[in-house]
Amino acid sequence: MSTSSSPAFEPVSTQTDFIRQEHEILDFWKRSRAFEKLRQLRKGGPHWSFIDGPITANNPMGVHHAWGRSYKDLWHRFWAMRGYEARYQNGFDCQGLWVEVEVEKAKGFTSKREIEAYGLANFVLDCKARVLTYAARQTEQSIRLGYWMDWNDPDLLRELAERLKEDPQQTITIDGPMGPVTDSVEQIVGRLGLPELGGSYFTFSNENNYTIWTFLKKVWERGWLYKGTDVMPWCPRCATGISQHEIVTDGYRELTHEAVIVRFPLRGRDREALLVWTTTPWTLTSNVAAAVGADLDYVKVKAADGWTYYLAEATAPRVLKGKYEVVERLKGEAMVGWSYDGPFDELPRIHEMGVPEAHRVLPWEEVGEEEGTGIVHIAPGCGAEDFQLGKEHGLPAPAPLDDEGHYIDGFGWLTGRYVHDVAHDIFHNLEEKGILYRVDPYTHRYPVCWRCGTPLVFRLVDEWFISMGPTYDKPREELTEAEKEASLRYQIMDVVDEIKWIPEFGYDREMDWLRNMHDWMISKKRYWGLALPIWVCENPSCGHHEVIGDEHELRERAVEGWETFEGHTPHRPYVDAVKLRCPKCGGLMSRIPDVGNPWLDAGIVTYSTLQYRTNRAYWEQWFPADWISESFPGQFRNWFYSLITMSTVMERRPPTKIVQGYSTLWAEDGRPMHKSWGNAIWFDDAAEKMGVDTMRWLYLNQPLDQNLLFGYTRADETRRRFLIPLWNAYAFFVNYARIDGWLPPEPLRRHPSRREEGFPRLDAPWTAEAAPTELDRWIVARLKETIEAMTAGLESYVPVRVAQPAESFLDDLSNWYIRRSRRRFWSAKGEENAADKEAAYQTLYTVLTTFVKLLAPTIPFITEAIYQNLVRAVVPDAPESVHHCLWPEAAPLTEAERDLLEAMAAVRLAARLGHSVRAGHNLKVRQPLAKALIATDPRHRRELEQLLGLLADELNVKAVEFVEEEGDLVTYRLLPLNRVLGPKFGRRFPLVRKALAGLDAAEAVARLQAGEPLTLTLADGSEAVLSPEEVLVQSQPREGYGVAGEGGIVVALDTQLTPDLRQEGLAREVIRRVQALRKEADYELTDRIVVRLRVEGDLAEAVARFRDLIAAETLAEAVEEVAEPQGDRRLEEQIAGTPVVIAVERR
RNA sequence: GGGCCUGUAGCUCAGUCGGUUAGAGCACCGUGCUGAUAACGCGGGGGUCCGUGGUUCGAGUCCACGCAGGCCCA
Repeated sequence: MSTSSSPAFEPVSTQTDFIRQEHEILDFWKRSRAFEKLRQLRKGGPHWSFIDGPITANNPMGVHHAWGRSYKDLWHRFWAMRGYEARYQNGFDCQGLWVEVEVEKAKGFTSKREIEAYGLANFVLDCKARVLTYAARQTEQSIRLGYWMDWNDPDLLRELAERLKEDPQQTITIDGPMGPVTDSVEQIVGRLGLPELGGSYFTFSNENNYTIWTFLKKVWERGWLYKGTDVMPWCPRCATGISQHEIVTDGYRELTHEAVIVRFPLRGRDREALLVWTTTPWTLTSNVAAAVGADLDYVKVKAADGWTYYLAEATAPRVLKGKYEVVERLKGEAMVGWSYDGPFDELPRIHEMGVPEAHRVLPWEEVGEEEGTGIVHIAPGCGAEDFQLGKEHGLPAPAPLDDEGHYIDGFGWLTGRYVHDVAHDIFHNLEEKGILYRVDPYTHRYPVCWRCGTPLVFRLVDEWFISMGPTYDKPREELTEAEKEASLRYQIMDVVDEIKWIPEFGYDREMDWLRNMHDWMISKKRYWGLALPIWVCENPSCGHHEVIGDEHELRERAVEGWETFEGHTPHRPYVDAVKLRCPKCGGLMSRIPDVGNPWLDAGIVTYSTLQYRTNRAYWEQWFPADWISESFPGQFRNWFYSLITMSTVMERRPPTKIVQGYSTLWAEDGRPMHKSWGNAIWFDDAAEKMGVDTMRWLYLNQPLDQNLLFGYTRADETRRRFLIPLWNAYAFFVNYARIDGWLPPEPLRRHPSRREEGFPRLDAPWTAEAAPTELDRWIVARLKETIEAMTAGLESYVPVRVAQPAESFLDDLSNWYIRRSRRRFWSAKGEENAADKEAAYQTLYTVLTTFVKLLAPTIPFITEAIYQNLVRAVVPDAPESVHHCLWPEAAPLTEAERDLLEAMAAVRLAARLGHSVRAGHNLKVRQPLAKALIATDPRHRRELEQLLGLLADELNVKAVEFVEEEGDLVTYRLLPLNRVLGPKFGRRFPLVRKALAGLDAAEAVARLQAGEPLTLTLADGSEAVLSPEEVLVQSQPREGYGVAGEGGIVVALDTQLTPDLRQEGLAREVIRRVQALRKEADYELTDRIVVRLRVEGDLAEAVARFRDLIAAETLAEAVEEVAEPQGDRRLEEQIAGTPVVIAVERR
C-alpha cells in the first residue's frame, strides 16, 4: 500500500502491531474489491466445488467455528491460486428447535401453550428475524477472520429483520447481482441465496424447503415413509420427541436419581413378594409386568421384616436389609407366569385398561443381575424395550403423560402433576401402601434434551419415519440387487464407498452408524421449521396420506385455503390452511401439524443451492462437491448422514468426493470450553488479542484427529515461532534493500495472476549480474522442496502436511540462510563483491515473494502486507493482491540440488558439533581458532569440501582440515548388525555380541577395512565368522580430545591460542561492545561513528593491531585512544580482566 | 454391556518392518551468539515408555489379561 510515487520499499518496523495491520488489510480488501476481482480473474477456470455445512445462525460464532472456517477459506484460496473457479457460497442453518428455544427464552415463554397464545405467525417471524440478526453477526465475524465468501451485506440482513417484524407484506426493492428485485419482505427473505439475490444460502428459503418436499415425495413413492407408533424419548419442556440422531449427540448427562425397590406382592401367597427395582419411579404407575431372566438363579429368602422375597441370588447381599435366610433356590423360569398385585392398581385408568388382570412374571433375555434385583419392572407405555416386550405378549400399554409431561386424566391424585416432581410423593404413597422396600441414590448416564437439558421421558407417540430398510445377516458383497433395492441402508453404504474420508477412520464411523441406525424419525411437534408436506385424510375411517412434491403440485391439488397461504413462505401457520381432496374417499385432507427434523434442511443443500429443480445443467456442473469439511463429532449421524442419505434417495450419487473432518476444540486446560468454568474464549476477543493470522496458523498446525487445545499461551507460542520470524526475515530484507536502493530486476518482477501470463520458474532465478553462492542455490533448492511439500499437503487436505514444511523452511531461511548471509548485505556499493551482493538480494527477494504466496491461503493478512510492499510498491503492474497471484510452481529438484541439500545437512551437523566442542571448552565463538579437524567417511568428506568456507566462517576458525588417521580423534565401537546377525545366530546371538565387544577395536577395524572377515571365539567354545558387511563400525569421539561426533562426522578443534589469535579475539570483544553501544544509542544501520577508547596492556596492543578491523566492522571513521572517552554512549567494564572504557559518537 | 482409539519427560506430542545409547517443542537451569528477530546455538536436569504375564537372541513397538482416559454404539 505504497503512497510514494517513485517505486521504493516502505520501511518496515520489527515492532509491528499485527492486529492493527489486519484491520488495515481488511479495509484495503474492501476498498479495492479484492474478492470480487479474484472471482472475475478466475471466471472460466476449471471448477472447484465446495458446499458449506451450514452454521446455525442462532448465536455469535465461536473459536471452534473459526477453526473450520479457516480451513474452508484456506482451500478456497489455494484452489483459486491454482486457477480454479469456485462458488464461494456460505450457508446458514435457520430452522428448528434451537432457534425456537432462543426465541422462547427471549420472550420469556416456558411452554408451547404460551407460544400458541402469542400466535404462530408472530412466533415464526421472530424466529426468522433472529436468524437474520445472527447471520449478520456471524458474517461480520467471518469477514474479520479473513474468510472470503459470497455473503450478504450484514446491514441488509439486519434491515430485513426489522422490516419483517414491522410488516412482512410491505414491498421492497433491493439490488441483486442481476439487477433490482422487487417483492414483499417475506418473499425477499424467502428468496435469499437464490441466483437473483446472491449471497449466503439460508435453509429457511423457499427453494430449500420445496426441494425437501421433492425428496420426501420420492421417499414416499418408494414406500419408505411411514407413520409409526412407538415409545420415543420425549422432552417434556419442548413437548416434542427427540430422534435417535439427536439423543446420541450431547444427549446424555451424568445424573443422580433416586432408585426405588418395591414389593410386588404375589397373589395367593401370604406376605410373599417380588422385589422390583426401577430408577424412574414415575413409570411405576403404569406397571404391567415383571420380567426375569429364565436362566438366572433366584432365591426365595425369609427376611427379618416378616416378608418372604424373591430376587436374583447375586443381588441379594446388596439389596436386602438386615438378616435373611435363604429358603429356596430356583431358576427364573420357575417364576414365569406368577401373578402379583401391581403398585397402582387402584388408579381408574389402570383398571379400565385391564392392567391388574395382566400382571404376571415374564421371561426376558435382557434381564441381568449387575444392577437392581434381577426382576425388572415392565411399563410398556413408558419404555422402548418395555413396549416391544409388551407387544410380544399382548399386554396393555398405559401411557400416563401428556405432551408436557403431566399425568393425564385417570391417574387419581397424580393427574395434572409434572413428571419430574412426583418421585417423593410416589415414595410416600408406596410407603403408605406398605410396599416400599428401599430408596437409594443412583448415578447413571441419563438422556437429556440436547437443547434445554431437561431429562427426557419416554412416551407412546405417533411419529413419521423414513425406513432405513432391513439389515441382512450376510456380507454386503453377497447382497442381491433386489435386496439392495429394498433397503435404503445398503444403497447409502454404496454411496459412502465412493467418498474419500479424511482422516480415514471417518469411513468406518459412518458405516458403523449406518449398520446400527434405526429408521429416521423426521417429525417434530413444533412450530418453526420445514412444513412436512404430508397431508392426511380427516375422515377417521379413511386416514389416507399423501406427500406433496412441490409448490406447483400444492397449488393444483389445493381445494381450500390457498388464498390464505398465497404470498407466504411455506411455513406454519399459513401453509396449514391448505386442504386437499382425498383421492380415496373424497374427504378433506389436512397437513399434519408437525415440522421436519432440521437435518433435512442441511442435508438437501447439494441440491437446493445448486438449482437442481430449476437449472439441471448448472447443477451438473457443480455437483458433487469436491470437498466438504466439518467437525467430526455428531456429523456422522447428522449432517454427513443426512447429506448422503438424501443424495442417495435423489440420485443415488455421492454428494461430495471428499469429506474432511476434524476433532473437537477444547480450552488449554484440556477441558471443554465452558462459560461457567471461566475457560471459554469468545471469537471476538481471540481475534483482537491474538490476531487471526495467529489463530489460523494455530489451526493449520493441528492434527485433524486430535482435539485442539486452544488458548492464549499456545497462540503466543505460534506467533513467536512462525509469524514473528517471518516478519523479521522480511524486515531484514527491506531495511537493507532500502539502504542499497535495491529493486528487483525484470525476471523477478513477474507475479502472474493468470496462467497465460506465464510462470516464473525457480530453476535459475538469477540474472547475469548476480553470482549466486552455494548458500543461494541451497535455499532455492529448499524452497523448491517446500513448494512441492506444501502443494502435496494441500492437495491431500491434511493441514499438518502444509504447516510442517513451511515451519521447517522458515527455520532454515531465518536461522541459516539469512544468518550466514548477513555480511553479504553489509558490503558497500560498487565493491568487487557486487555480484555476490546482487545474488544475495535476488535470492532473498525470490524466496520471500514466493514463500508469501505459499502462505497466503493460510495467513492472508501478513502475507498481503508483505506482498504489498515487496511487490506492489515496486512493481506497479503486478496483481493488486497476493491473493490474485497464481500458486508457485517449480520443476523437480535436480540431482545437483539434491546433493547440495545433503551437503548442507552435513555442514550444519559439523557446525553443531563444532559449537558443542567450543561450549565444552568454554571457548566463545568470538575467539578465532586456528583450525577445525574433521574425521569422516569419504561421502561426507566430499559433501563438506564443497562448503568448507561456510563451515570455517560459522565456527570462526582459520582452516578446516580433514584427518586421515582417525585414531587420534576417535575410538571405535564394533556392533553386530542385529537385523542380520540376530536371525543368523538365534540363541547364540548374545554370545556373539559379547565376543565382538571384547575384541581390540582398532585392530578389528583395520581387518574389516581390508575386507577380511572376523573370527570370534564364543564363550561356549564355538566359533563364529562375521563378514565385514555384518558388523557396524561406530566411531565415537575420543575422550579428552575436545571432540564431538554424531552421524559419522567427528569434529575436533585446535584449542591452542597463539598470541595473534588471542589479540584478534580481544579485538572482537571490543567490536562486540561497540555494536552494543550502537544499538543502545539507537543509531541507524548506516550511521557512521567515532569510537573512543581507553585501553591498556594486551588490549591496547590488540586495538592497535586490529584498528582497521574494528573500524570496518563498526562503521567507524576513526578509532581513537583517549584518556577520558566521551560520546553519545559510553561504557566502562573489564575485558579478560583488563579495564576498558569505550564511547561512541555519531558523525 | 459391545466396538474403536489412546496411555512415552512437568506440559503437548513423535517414535518406520521388533534391533544398537527412547526423541522433539514448550517450560526450567547454565552458557554462547546477536549491525533482522519477540529470536537463535550449545549444554544440563528431568523417563517404572500405564501394570502384569507371554512370544523372541532382542519388546516402547507383537500377543493375552488388567487399569485409566477418550470416542462411537447399546
